[in-house]
Amino acid sequence: MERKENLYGVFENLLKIKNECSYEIFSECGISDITVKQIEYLKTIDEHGKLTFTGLAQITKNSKPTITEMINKFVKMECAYREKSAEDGRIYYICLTEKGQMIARSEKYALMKLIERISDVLEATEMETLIRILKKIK
Amino acid sequence: MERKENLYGVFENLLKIKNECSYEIFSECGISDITVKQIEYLKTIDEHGKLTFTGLAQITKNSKPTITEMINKFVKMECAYREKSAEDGRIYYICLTEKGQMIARSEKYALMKLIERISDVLEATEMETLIRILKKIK
DNA sequence: ATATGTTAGGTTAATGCTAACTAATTAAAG
DNA sequence: CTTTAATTAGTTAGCATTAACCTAACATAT
Repeated sequence: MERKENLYGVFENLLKIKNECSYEIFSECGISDITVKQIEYLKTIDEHGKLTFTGLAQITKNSKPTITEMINKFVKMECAYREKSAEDGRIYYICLTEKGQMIARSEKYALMKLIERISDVLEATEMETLIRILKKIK
Repeated sequence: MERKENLYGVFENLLKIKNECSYEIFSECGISDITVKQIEYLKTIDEHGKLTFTGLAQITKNSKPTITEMINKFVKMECAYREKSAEDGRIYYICLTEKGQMIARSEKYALMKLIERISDVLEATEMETLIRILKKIK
């Protein structure tokens, strides 16, 4: 019982650190009032790479004007930009800026920062023990 | 280098499990389209215990009508209810239903579920090793 | 008289839509 | 092989809905 409480405590601490790392990433990007929806869009764009407006509309099941509006917002926020297709003059690809990528990947980067911090503190053998134990959880 | 990647993998897995637990909690409550703001309000109410409308307005720095409106929503969602003060007939306390508490504490409960799952799988000695190692992270 | 909560009647911003448009490309017909 | 017609990509204009706020005015209780 007490073991569980202790474990709860240490995990709570780890999650707190991870959240701080997340917060840092958003601060660095100078973005404070982004919405959950917008982060979702950025993730979708990031995952699919070069997407067209029509493509993003289909994936997110929205109309094309909705996508235009969203991308215009992202351009203003310096999170995305348009890249004209060389083959077809009607097509524009949606590309993420570094800032846009940071936000899209903020979860990943926060976890990476946490891992960095863990590996700074632990010995090699401890790292291995940790991995061995935690691999058991499915 | 490889150790870090492995550790990233196992933590990613743990977080995924925790997210599933979170999702389960919201599903059990039958609530799908709650907003981030609303969860924040529920957390504030939960943390402060019996709060009045004026009290919640002060804490959240909103006007009283805003609070009335929000609580009305919560009542419809079966997350909160009013409790009339016995001493002062003007005062109503804001109380959370079980559902409201579940949502306010969803993070905690999800973490608890995760710990439960961990302790199901690990031996006592492994639990202790895990705690000892993770306590080093500050 | 004053404090508590409610009602009425707003605002702003996010997120979505349809219809109509321009520009570019492709297909068809002469 | 042009020239025209149809199609496709993205944009603009204009509108609807909802969340989350507000002030002013109110009823009720102290």
